[in-house]
Amino acid sequence: MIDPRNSLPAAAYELLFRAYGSQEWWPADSPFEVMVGAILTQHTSWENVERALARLKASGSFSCRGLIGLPLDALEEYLRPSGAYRVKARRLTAYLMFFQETYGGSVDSMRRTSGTDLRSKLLSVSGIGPETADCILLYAMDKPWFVIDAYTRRIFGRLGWVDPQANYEDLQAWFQNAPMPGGLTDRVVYYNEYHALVVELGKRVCRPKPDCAACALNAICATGKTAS
DNA sequence: GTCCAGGGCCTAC
DNA sequence: GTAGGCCATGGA
Repeated sequence: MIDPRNSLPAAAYELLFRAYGSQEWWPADSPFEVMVGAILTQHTSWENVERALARLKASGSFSCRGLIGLPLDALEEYLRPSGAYRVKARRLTAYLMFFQETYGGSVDSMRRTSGTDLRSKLLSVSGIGPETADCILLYAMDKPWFVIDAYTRRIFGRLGWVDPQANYEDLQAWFQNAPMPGGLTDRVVYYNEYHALVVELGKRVCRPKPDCAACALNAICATGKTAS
């Protein structure tokens, strides 16, 4: 892994931002919707998550207590378009129970918890792994935790900047320990935009087939391995 | 028909 | 500790 004090993350960010502009994530109407979406998007394209979210909203039960109160088979049916719906119904219920019991279903109450403490609590919930926890922390709680997803591993690994097999926290530290681009002072804003830009790039170059020629980072692909 | 998507859990070594 | 299977729909 390249020295974490390197300038590559900031350089990549600036190229991506110039290529794709502000993404203004997360695509949701409320922090609660962000939390639900973070669970539903596990190993699933966002388009399918949107279908499931629309069904949940149409049910009239789109609240913490409302969703907890749904029979499991009804919840499964609403989640069907997002795939793995039985698994996700259990995971969503487990998360909402945690949210209700620990924070009274209050986003504000949850937000008052420190990021480190909250992250460890989130990881203790069945079905919430590091990526889902960080999505909730960053996009629902406005806490500065960089999200590492499959695109991040694939793209930055393909560039030779990180070991794609590295564990989650090491990859996260690589981004979090690096300086921000000049002019940016808020890490929440920076990480928010960065992950969204990586997903936008990933959608373009990682599916259906890898195509490095279309990669917005091509300009620094050639020099990346020697940069510091 | 086949492959894979903005993961995480469980089981077998 | 880690590799592999499993969940499951919908689009390319």
